[in-house]
Amino acid sequence: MSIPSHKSSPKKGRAVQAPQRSNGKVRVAAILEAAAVVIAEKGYEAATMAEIAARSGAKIGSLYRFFPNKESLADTIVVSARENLDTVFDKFDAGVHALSIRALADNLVAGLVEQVFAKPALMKLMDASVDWSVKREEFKSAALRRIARTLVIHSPNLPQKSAEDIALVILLNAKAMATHPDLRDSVLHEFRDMTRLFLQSRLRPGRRSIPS
Amino acid sequence: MSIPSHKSSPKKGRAVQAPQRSNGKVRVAAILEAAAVVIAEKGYEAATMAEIAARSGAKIGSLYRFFPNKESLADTIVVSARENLDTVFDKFDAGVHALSIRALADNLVAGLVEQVFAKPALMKLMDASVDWSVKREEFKSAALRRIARTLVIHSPNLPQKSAEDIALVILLNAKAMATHPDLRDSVLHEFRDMTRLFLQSRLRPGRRSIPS
Amino acid sequence: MSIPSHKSSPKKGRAVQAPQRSNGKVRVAAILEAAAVVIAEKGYEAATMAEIAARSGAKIGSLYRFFPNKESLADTIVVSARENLDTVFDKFDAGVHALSIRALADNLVAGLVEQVFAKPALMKLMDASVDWSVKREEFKSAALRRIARTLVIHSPNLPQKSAEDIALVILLNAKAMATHPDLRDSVLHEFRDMTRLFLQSRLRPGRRSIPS
Amino acid sequence: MSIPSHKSSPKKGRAVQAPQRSNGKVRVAAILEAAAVVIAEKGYEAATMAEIAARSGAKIGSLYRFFPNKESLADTIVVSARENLDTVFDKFDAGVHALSIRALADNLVAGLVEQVFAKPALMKLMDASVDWSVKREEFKSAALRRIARTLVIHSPNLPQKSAEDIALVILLNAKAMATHPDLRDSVLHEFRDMTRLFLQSRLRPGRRSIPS
DNA sequence: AATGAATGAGATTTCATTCAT
DNA sequence: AATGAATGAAATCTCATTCAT
Repeated sequence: MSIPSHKSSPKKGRAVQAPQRSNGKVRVAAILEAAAVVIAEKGYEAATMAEIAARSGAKIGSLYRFFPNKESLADTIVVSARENLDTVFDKFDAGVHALSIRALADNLVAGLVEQVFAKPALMKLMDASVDWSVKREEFKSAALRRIARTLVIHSPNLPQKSAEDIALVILLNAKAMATHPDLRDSVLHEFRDMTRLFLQSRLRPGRRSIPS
Repeated sequence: MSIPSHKSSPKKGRAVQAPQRSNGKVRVAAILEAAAVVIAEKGYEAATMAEIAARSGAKIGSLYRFFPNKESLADTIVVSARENLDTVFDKFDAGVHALSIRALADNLVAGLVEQVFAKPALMKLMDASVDWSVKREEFKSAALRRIARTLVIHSPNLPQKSAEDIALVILLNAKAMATHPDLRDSVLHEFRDMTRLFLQSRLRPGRRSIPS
Repeated sequence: MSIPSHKSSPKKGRAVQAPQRSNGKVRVAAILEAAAVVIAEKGYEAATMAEIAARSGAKIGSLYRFFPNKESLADTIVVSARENLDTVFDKFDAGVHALSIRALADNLVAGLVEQVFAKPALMKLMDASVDWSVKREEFKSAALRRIARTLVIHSPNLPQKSAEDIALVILLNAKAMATHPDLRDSVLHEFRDMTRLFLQSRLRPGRRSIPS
Repeated sequence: MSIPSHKSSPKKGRAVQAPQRSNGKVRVAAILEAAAVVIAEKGYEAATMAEIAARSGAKIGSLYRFFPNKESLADTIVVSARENLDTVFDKFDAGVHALSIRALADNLVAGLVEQVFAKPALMKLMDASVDWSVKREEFKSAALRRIARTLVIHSPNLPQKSAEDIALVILLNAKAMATHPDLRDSVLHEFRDMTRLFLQSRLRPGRRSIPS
């Protein structure tokens, strides 16, 4: 990745800007990074394009070169999370057969919390009430599908319907954990434990759902 | 479910005017109702005072007569939820001794979801990234305290620390359920079941926390 | 001045209001007092009818019973200052013959500053850029006329034109003093002294204006 | 006459954006011009941002690009007056030794009225009851200091305390003149003359303050 | 007659987005 | 291509004044 030396001839004695190479990849990454920070901090609505530009070191004009509007920024974050989701699960699913139920629960939750849902901005975006975004729904249902699929891979006898229900519960558990990054360790432990118990009761061969 | 009462907001020197004529009380109720609807639908940031006014049948000026700013609307919603919380738990705690662990779990979750967290607007507000509000924190910690207290009433041997951890898990479970009112019944069932399992493992006399 | 006993039957348990007798004179005086305070503090534009009502103990509705609009409040203040002006000067003029120039200067300034311009609100109103008020102009020109007349009474040879010019200077001096009630005593002394010197140079028999 | 430079206003986290293109400089100048006109005409409170924008040919959004709020407009006017004050006095002080008392009085007053206080908007702002502005106080005390210093330069034996008192009187005289730009010439003449007499009585070697 | 409530025009301010150099 | 400037719709909030009980 060669960085073009950028000779800016600063006319009119203006403060020399830190040389901003226009390397698209780098610039886009910086913007996305800044967007994630700002959105995590203030939420989607309250995040302003101006602040994102400022924090990324980009100028507002050039921000709009790369992202045609605010929504596209959010979408990009969500889409890349979605891609990441697939990567993580592809790898995870490969080794899932070998896992005990307990390890499955632990690793599933850990993977979701630490690898898929890790960005606070992503969580903020999932909760945001923005009606116009398809991408968010796509991410949610993809996550659901992947979790359910993983469960079925591990326990081939699990009915699809049950897998989906369990997946949703696990998803929401992981989301709760990821959304509150300030949880005490002991609470995280309880959460993981709860998920284990739950999965064990659901995947243990011959289980019957407890009648309400 | 009380009428605004933050007479002492040092914000801009304005105080919330409590309505004094029956007309005003009706108006305030309508406004709060509308605010809840709009906030539930769009979230705090995207909810506009104009829309809230319109939906409540009030003119914008009337809205500001009773609520000096947007924040005070949200605060009123949260504060009245907090009052409701106490009412619900006072009643609940009275009969808690008699309950089996299973019934405790079921009733606790049901009470939280259906009575305390029932308003979608409340859930939106809890997730909103509004830095300036103490009221939200108060509500959260009050809820936590009440749940923990209920657990201790039921199981007096439960260490305070554990009670707090478990309370948080239950809180987040209930919140997840309340936040997604469109969950399939079967998923709700799984959620309740998970909470039951969890509580049983935690409150069963002589339990030891499972080492990770 | 009989104060009608006011039997308010407080229904619905509302806080019993301090009995507000509707004695017009008293009420009007309270309102004007409050208006003066608020205007002095914030200026005419920034003074709100609501605050004036609150500070006078009147309700906004009843404020409008006595003063049809905000301007009328200001006008009343100015008009009563104008009446006061005449009273003060009528008395003053009666004894003006006997005064030395020096005493004339001192008493004129003192009378203006302490009796006519004494209310800070009045000064604020004179400086306010409210185009629609005739009353302010009337007050200004009346003050000018009375000062000039006093000068002529004292020094009958003084040409009318000169009297008017001098009157304006004295008026502005007094206004400066009255407008800044926090002036150090030594500065007030200088101001008085300056006015003395000026008047002496103008009224001393046989004076010639110093050519520029 | 400088472009806004309060980069450090902690108000709402926004900073005044200094214009960076010649276009922007022109725009800022036009806005300040318009603001001066409107404020001079209506006073600070009654001046609206919309009218200032309209009169400067800018759209409201552009106005807020350069001035984050109404106050910053006023502040910029006052700050540039303050800078101007220093310029004027630096020049004036250089030649002050050579002046007779009479010339000192005349030039001092003329300089203040015609060069420092020349903008009517500035005078309106000094009288405005805006509690939040430090800039106004800074301007006032700077003016006082400069006048006093000039007096001491001219008459080194003058005690500092006296210089300050006299400076304040001169300041208020000049302010009165500048505030009423419609004064008849003959009145202005009287004012100048009064100041001359005053200064002569104060600076004449061996003067003693006239006992009251 | 007293007063809480209603009104709505208008003021300030924000911000996503586009334009022009 | 980079970026400062322009735009304007829309949001929050204010307040003099009128209404209705």
